[in-house]
Amino acid sequence: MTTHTLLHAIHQLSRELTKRVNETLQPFGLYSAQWSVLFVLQTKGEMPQSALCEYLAVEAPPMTRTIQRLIKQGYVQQIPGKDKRVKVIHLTEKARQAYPEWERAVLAMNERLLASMPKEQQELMQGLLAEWLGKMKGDLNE
Amino acid sequence: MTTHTLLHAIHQLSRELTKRVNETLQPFGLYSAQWSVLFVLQTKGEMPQSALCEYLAVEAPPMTRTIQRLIKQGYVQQIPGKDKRVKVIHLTEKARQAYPEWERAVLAMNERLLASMPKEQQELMQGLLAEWLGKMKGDLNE
DNA sequence: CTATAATAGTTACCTAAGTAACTAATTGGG
DNA sequence: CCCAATTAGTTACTTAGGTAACTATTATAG
Repeated sequence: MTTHTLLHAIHQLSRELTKRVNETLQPFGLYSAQWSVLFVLQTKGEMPQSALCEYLAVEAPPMTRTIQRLIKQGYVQQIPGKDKRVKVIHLTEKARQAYPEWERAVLAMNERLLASMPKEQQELMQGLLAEWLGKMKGDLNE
Repeated sequence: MTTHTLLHAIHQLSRELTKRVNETLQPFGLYSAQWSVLFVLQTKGEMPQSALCEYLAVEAPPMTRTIQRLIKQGYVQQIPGKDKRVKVIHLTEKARQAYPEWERAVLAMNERLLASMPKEQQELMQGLLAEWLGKMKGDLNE
């Protein structure tokens, strides 16, 4: 009976967090989906679109749209790979220069949201979530 | 630095769970948003649309849309209250009859998804999520 | 070597949820 | 009592994500 409540809590929390990220990024003209892509590119370096999809666990179509918007804003470039099917996504100089400011804003917000929660609990929670997610995904391939 | 990972995990988990709920309800022609409304009505009884919004922590416009679809499917009725602005939402007989089957399916899926997770951990997790959510919402009103 | 299968990405269309702006009804202050 | 503020709900438009169907390219089996 309580399982409904658990799913509801996760759903609600996810929406609330996304809303906060969007509020934080609004001054920079960015949205959460775009930020997630910029973050991965800055952290892991350039990569094919398909790798971004896999890393963020998002299907190809939404990724195409997010990248189109980042291109329009001049934050990202699609460079053809040897394999003519793949498009390697690079951060532009403009994005690399603006990035530290974006990250400062997001980190400040994250810390504020998590200030009330002891580090132990954060790690405990992340561990539980990751474990659950892993088992669920594994469950699929049986 | 790990805070990005925590937000990402919650977001991803939420999407995965919604996908599973949708798969489960597909045979009945229902989607997760509709199910959440039907569940609340069955559990708590009839209530104004605004109460549904508050309970599910959803804004009014998406609620309007979800209810419109439930009306079209014949699962719900809007009955005007004394206050002519409010519309009280009732389950129809059709919905009450079909409900047990829907619930069986959803519960079976929930249990399957949570089978790998000890009850203690489930409750621990739910507690952490609820506490965090509460603090975040409180933070807003300062 | 060629025909078929698999892969990368895009397009079209769907659900879900958000904000802003609106209408209609109710409440409260002067 | 009446006008301003509030409340309930809707409409229009936006981001975000999903599936299905498609194109173009590469890999593979016969």
